[in-house]
Parts: sequence; structure tokens; C-alpha cells
Amino acid sequence: MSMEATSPRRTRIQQEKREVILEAALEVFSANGFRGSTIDQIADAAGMSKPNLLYYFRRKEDIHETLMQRLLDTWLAPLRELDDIGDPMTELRSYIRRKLEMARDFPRESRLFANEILQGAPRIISMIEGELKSLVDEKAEIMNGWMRAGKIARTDPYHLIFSIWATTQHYADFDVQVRAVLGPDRGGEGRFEDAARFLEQLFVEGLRPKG
Amino acid sequence: MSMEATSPRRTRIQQEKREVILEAALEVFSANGFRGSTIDQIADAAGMSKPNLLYYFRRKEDIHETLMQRLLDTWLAPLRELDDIGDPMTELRSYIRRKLEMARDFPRESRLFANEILQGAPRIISMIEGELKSLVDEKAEIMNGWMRAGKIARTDPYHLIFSIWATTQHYADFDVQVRAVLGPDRGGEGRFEDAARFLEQLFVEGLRPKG
DNA sequence: CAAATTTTTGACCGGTTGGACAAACGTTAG
DNA sequence: CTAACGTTTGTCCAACCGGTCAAAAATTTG
Repeated sequence: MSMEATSPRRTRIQQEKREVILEAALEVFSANGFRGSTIDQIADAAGMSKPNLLYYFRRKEDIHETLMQRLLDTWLAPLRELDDIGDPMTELRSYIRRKLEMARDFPRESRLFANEILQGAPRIISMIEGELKSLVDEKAEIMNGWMRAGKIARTDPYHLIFSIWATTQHYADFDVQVRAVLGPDRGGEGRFEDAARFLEQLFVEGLRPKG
Repeated sequence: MSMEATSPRRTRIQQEKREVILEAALEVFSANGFRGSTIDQIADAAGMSKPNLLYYFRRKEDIHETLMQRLLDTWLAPLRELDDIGDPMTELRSYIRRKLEMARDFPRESRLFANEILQGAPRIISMIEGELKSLVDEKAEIMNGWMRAGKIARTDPYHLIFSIWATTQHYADFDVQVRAVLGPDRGGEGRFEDAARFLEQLFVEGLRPKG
């Protein structure tokens, strides 16, 4: 008599297999997009049959939805850590570094997110307008404080956040292009070190408060 | 007896209809991606039947390929215009402005390109490794000259170009997110003006040569 | 005009895809 | 052991999708 409306209450096997499926789905979705991926591909990658996979997730969309919900949490974690306790410029440099590390260590998550936004964010628009916007509003207010205190240059905190997102995620989402342009010699793992150095210089100098 | 191997030699109707199809395909592909788009959708948007569309483009891939070839040319035009005749900082500011204008005026083209790169650029990897890389190499060398002459700060010209691409294209590719975060008041057309002001400040201050 | 050529369409086809289903298999508790 | 429950799979289906084809309609050419 297990009603799953209130709490899922899942078996040990169900928990494990769902994790396996989500990992496989992340791989497939991030590489091919939602419509470009098939349940068979995900089932293959998860090492099980298609009907078996559909026993754990009733519909293809359910997998994607679960993935996106978890994604936003981990994806916004770096921004959540930014607060006005420490030195402003140090806080910003840490944020940029953490965001770049996420692009390096979790490129599939970044591409999954980019794919969704590119398609108009049909499945997560409410999360964007709600949770994400609130967080950005909150952090933008902190930055406004830093500007009033003369700790960083006066500028638009929203576009500052956008530019940090854009420049860091670029190394995950446009990885193919980055590696192709840098060539075999400079396109190796060291490219993230180079990017970190460049971005630190750009933002630190770009936000240095006017004397 | 028209062999189209050497030169296409197309009818007036063929030229016109092919343009209509490409315009419709740009709309559909940029919104849904290649695999997410159907020939029927494109035919509908072009105001003709599917077999009729297939009379002008034999395969779905042919439409996409034609679109991508044209795209790269117009997309790289702003970078092509950058040269070392004028003042370095003025050149860079113009480049950023032009690139941002492209994101504003041709968002579909930007999203089509982003979609392709996200999927690993399967259909245009050769153009990226060839034409695009050559152009970037050439312009990076110009920037190196500016740095040696002390006109702009010493930094990595490749990552500088990446950061300009990333920040400007962000306003086309992540448009939904940008508008949602800025909200109804600040998310209107004025967001491009705000972005232009912010980016100008960031890059001009960030690249100011050390005295 | 009439013949030749180009354009358009309805009908159709084979392959793929998301998903349903019942039956088989495995596991656990009494 | 056996009944109950959880897991797995083979089979099937309807919808969709890219593409073909023959024939009709429109246009161009002589």
C-alpha cells in the first residue's frame, strides 16, 4: 500500500539503478540534446534494457526533469558561496576560479544546461525566474554595496555576473572550438590554467576601483 | 542536359525558393537544433509541401550545410575588420561593439552556431580547424604586436578573443536567461545598451597597459 | 498553339522512436 | 515451501520522420 505521493520510499535497488540511469542520461543528453537522444542510447549506456529503464523512469521527460532539478543546485553552488564577509576582490576572484573549475570538472552538466537554455528553457523557465533570479538579485545587492564602499569599480552587477558566467562556461560549452583554435600544443589540459590567468587579470584590472 | 557539378546554374524560381527555405530553416533549426527539427516544420514555415521542399534540397543535411557555410562568413566578418591600422584600444572597442550588435540583430544565427558547437561541431569541424583558426592566429599576432608596443596590457590574445566571443554571444544564446534574470523592467531592449556599457568598461580597464 | 521543361502534390514506404504489456524471473518474509 | 512483491525482458504498437515516386499542374520555349 505504498502511496508515493507524499514520499517516494524507494528500494535499495531502485535508488542505485536510478543513479546509474541518471549518470548515463547525463552523458547522452549533454552530447546529443534532449530530442537528439533516444531511450535506447541511455539504456545502453546504463547497461540495461529499454523496458527495464522505463520501469524506473516512466517517461523520457522524467529523466530529464530529475537531471535538471539536481543540476541547478550544484550549478549555483559557487554563486551561493559568494558573500560580503571577506575582501570583495578576493571573493570575486574565488568565484571566477570556482566557476572555471566547474567548467573543467563538470563539462557535461554545463552543456546540458546550455542546451536547455538555447532551446528557450522550456522545462526550467520557472526555476530560472524563481530560484536563480532571487539568488542573482541577492548577490547583485552585495556587489552594489562593494561599489558604494569603493571596494570595486562602479558598474552593473548583473552584467558583471553574466560576463563571469559567459567567459567560464565558454570553456565547457565551446570546448571543441577552443581546442581547435588553440591547436594541439596549447589546447591540452593547460588551457584551463591559461584561461584562469587571463580571466583573473581581465576582471581584477577591469574592476579596480578608480583612485 | 544540365550537369550541376561545375556550376549550379539555377532558375529564377529555384534561387527564390531556396532563399525562402533557408530563411525558414534558420528559424526552425536555431530554435530546435538539427535533430530536433523536422522537414515538415521547415516546409510549413516556408509555405510549401515537404516533397516540394525536397525538390530544392535533396536532403535535410543539405539545407543545414548550406546554412552553416553562409553563417561562418557573416559570423567572422567583425573579426576580419579588425586590423592594426587604427588605435589598438579603439579597434578592440569597435570589435566588441560590432560583435554585440550581431548578437542583437542576428540571434538566430548565433544560436544555430552555438547549437552546432555544443554537439561537437560534427559538420563544421574542418571549417573551425581551417578558416576560423587561421583568422584567429592572424589577429592574435596583431594583438601580440600591440602588447609588445605597450599599447594594451600584456596578456593571452587567444583567451582575450574567447572572452569577447563568450560575453557578446551570451546575449543571443542565453537570451531567455538574461531576460528572466533582469526582470520585466530592465530586460527590455535597453539591455543591449547596458551590456555595451559594461563590456566597454570591463575590457578597456582590463586591458589598460600598465604605466 | 504545342512540345518540352520545370514545379508541385498526394500517396506511399521503410526505419526509428517512445512507450505499453504480460509473462518470466528473482528475492524475501512467513 | 510458498505467497507476495520487486525486477527484468521479449514482443508489440502507433506515431513520427526522412525520403521516394509517379503523375498532375504550371511554366517556359520554339
